[in-house]
Amino acid sequence: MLDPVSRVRRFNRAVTSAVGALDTSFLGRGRPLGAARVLNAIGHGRADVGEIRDYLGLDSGLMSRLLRSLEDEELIETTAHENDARRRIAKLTSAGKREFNAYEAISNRQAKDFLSHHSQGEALLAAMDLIASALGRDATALHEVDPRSDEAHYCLGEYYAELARRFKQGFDVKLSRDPDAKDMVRPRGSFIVAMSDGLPLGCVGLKGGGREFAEIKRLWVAPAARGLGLGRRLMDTAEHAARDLGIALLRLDTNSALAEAGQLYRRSGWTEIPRFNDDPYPDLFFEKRL
Amino acid sequence: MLDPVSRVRRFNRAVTSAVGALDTSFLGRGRPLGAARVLNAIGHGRADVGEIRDYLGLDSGLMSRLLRSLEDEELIETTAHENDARRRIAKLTSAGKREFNAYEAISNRQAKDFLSHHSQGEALLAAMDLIASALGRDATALHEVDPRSDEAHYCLGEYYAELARRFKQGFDVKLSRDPDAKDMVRPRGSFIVAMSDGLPLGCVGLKGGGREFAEIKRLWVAPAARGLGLGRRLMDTAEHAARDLGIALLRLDTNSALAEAGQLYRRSGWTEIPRFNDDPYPDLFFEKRL
DNA sequence: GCATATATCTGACTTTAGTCAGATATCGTT
DNA sequence: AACGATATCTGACTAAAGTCAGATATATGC
Repeated sequence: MLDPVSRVRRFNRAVTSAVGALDTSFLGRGRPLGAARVLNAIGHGRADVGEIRDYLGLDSGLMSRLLRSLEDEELIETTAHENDARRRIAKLTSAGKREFNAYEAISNRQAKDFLSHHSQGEALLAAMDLIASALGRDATALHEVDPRSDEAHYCLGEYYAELARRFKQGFDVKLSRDPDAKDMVRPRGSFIVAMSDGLPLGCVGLKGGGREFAEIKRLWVAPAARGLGLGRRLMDTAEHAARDLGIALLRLDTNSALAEAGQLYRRSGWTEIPRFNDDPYPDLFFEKRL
Repeated sequence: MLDPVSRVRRFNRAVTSAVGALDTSFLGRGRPLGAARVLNAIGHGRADVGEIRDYLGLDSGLMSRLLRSLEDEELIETTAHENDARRRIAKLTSAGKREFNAYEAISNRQAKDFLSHHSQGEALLAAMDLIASALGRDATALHEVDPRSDEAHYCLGEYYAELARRFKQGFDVKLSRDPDAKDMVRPRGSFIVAMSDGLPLGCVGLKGGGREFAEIKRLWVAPAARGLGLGRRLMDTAEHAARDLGIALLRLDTNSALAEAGQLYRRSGWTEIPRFNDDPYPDLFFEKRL
């Protein structure tokens, strides 16, 4: 009945009117939208005036006036940057914090109302995650982090949970050859997470060590971000890190139950090889020469 | 990592900036946003000035001026309503149609760009459908239509396809007791479809005939609209139609593979009864006294 | 036929957003 | 100390959106 273009446009229409309502809700406190946006940007931790200007896409004259009006309301204070007196740093006063909290309460209230109107929620939330990830794809940044960091931990937890769901025999981390975190930290290896607007969307580990090859481990992409090419980006970044570390040969093991992963490897230059370890879970082995 | 409220707010943030971009694209033809919105409303078939004003939420003075400016550009013409000379009817001129088509081309272009940036698409499109349906839930209208109409046909096609997927033994319409369309048209019965912004989201048939009971048939809800209470609304409307037609007893057959449907029936006052027909597909039978 | 309601239009106004040129202060470099 | 580059601010302006009080014409109910 509807072609993809019409479906995208239908979504746009639905969302445009919903967003219009969100905008007007920011007008509920007797302050124009522009000033409210600046106040909220500061409340969310942006302090550098130039950064806020870029983020909100404002002209410097307009920005200056909005700051002045918030200062007149005694909601913010500005001071010079400590190392560069040309730059200004904005901070909420205690009245500003109260006002910011009131805006936060409005936003939370709206989100709750939305959820209570659509109580069957998990499918809807998953769809919202997927779309937020897709729209913010350009904003999904890959970072090298310590595999023992919070973000990494979260990703690994989700990864193990998914393996447990997808393997007929379940999955127990202890039985698998859990790579020592030190092998996934420079200079031996690397661990990369993809973050979008505070939400970890995927990870991959590069496990070095004393051998003639390094291994790719723990490639995971959040369900909310599948189909957006994130797996490919993670793998590319891991390979890049491997080259950077002077690694010439990469290997990985996987399971045929993880069909998407197998496809990705085959499509990006990996070749199947015989088993090279005695881990009980994998049944498929690949390598790639850099 | 994220609670539901934060997930909704993340979605709102992502979508707000995307919608901002859509808005500015409507400025690409040297016309203010307000005038462009009115022109597009008229192009999409809204003719009554008051209706457009309500739809766009405009003040009558502003609306009047926007119409005037479009008239000055010779993009629209207004005439009095034929039965009520106070009301005005707006129509595109041929120049107006060209201009409207140019806006349509921009919208289509944007939708295509979006799709090509997210090529793995079907999961994303399904998520967009779900969200558009959820946001437009209040706008989902149930209509009584002829079961041979296009909308009904589309719904039935999707319904059969889904049965074929979900039944182990497949599904062949010809083997099932396909109710004669005439039994689902007044005064014998009824056929109801749910439409949201042009997309059929569900259907249900009420099949009358010469017997002591009428049957509920072909209850279907589009995947994009599940969990929004549409099944319940369809059933309520069908029951209402049945009462209207003086029907005192309803029966239906279903299959235990369709778990959601069974739940819905049980929760809305239906009681399980023994088999009352020899259709090969159903294995569960219900009735409800009105 | 008259009073009242309804739909639209006009004029006068305000607020908000945005633009742009140039002023001011500070920084980094030589 | 002098230079250009950078960050912010100020003043003067425009465009767009929105508000509100009537004016005008038509419809409806009694």
